[in-house]
Amino acid sequence: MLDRKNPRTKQQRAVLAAASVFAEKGYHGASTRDIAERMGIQQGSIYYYFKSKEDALADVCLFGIEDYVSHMETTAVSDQPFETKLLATITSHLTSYRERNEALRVHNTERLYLPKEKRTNLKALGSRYRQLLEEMFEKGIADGALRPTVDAHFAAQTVIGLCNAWGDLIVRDSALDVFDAIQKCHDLLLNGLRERRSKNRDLSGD
Amino acid sequence: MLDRKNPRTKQQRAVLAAASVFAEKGYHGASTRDIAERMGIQQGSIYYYFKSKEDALADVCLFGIEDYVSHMETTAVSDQPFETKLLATITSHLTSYRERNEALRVHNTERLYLPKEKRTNLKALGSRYRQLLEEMFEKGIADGALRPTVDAHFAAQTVIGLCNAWGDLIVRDSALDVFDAIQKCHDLLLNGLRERRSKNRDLSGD
DNA sequence: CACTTTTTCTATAGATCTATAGATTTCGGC
DNA sequence: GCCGAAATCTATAGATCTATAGAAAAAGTG
Repeated sequence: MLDRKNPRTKQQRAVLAAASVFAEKGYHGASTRDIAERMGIQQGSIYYYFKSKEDALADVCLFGIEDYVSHMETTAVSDQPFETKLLATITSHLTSYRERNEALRVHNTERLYLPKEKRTNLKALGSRYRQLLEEMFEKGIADGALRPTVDAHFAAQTVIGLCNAWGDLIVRDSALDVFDAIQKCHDLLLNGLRERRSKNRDLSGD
Repeated sequence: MLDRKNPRTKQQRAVLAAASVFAEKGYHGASTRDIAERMGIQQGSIYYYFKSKEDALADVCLFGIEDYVSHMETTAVSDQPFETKLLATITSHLTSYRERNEALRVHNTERLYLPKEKRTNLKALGSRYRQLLEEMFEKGIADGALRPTVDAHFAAQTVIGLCNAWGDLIVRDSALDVFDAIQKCHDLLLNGLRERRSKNRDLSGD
């Protein structure tokens, strides 16, 4: 029967169940029985939803990164100032970790266990994300918001790594204030930690 | 220091072999046969070195974090200026990833699969490391090297997260220039990415 | 060389785990 | 109520994997 409170299809719920189990136990540590239990069905029945356990992982990873990238796709092209876009990116990333996307975590930690041929589209999406971020930084440099010496590739990798690191902490410690973490990551990336001698407040200070 | 090309005891070589296999396949994805193969012995024989597979993981994790913390123990108390200590910390962390410590990576990614009672000493070491870093930041604030508004706890977590993120990239891509990454992480943490109007050119000239 | 200790081997019990096949139940539309 | 399709169940083959026991080989010692 159809669950009206939950508009997702049963196939999607299967992906979410698998994501939840993989996130908790890791791909190899989770069994098909674990996933079935989470769905309230018998072990053999999950093969109605997934061709294999490995395909389940592939589905989860794809689900995890898909809307994440599409979100960035809209953020990146908006004509907000750089600092606003950076904040939006961090916010999207961290709130995603907290409230929504166990699948994103699975993508980040388990995707390398997939054979190469099942990873090509994931790779493309990840590259796309990184590329959008890089372009965002390049634009920020061109606009004078960022120092001209900034390495856009390095910066993009760093933002991704930093967000994933804080994402993990957020998942592990539910008492953590997400928006505080977002603020501080944003501030650190822009301003660094160092004291500055001149009290030169400029640009659109947020 | 410890010569890893010629480890002292066969027991240590067993730990390194297990670390290597766990780093590559993950704890659950690795079998005792894999570890034995890496050591050039039969599957059953690894129980001469480890009481169980789980104990092997515990040994690897402990080995991974131990000298890492003791290294920080000496860095933190040195009376170098803050920026130098930060650079030393990042350098130690990232070069460790590149050339030495597969066990550190295992500690970071797999230790949560250990039951709580086998994790208490790991937890203590991790807390110690974080605490030393925090004190380093607090001292940096007190000395006027860092902005007074900096949250030392946040900063410590961020440095750890950032180093682990770049550590993973470094392991995955051997073409990456480690010292370039170190420089850039250091610079970003101190100065951020934002353009500044003030002509505050200083330091960073090694 | 004889004897002990350390290290490794072989073989296997017992407990998984993945995936498949075929039977059975549930459901939507007529 | 009946039928075909969708969803789930049971049972099991076959392939792991961990851990143990006891034999055998290597290494150390007098």
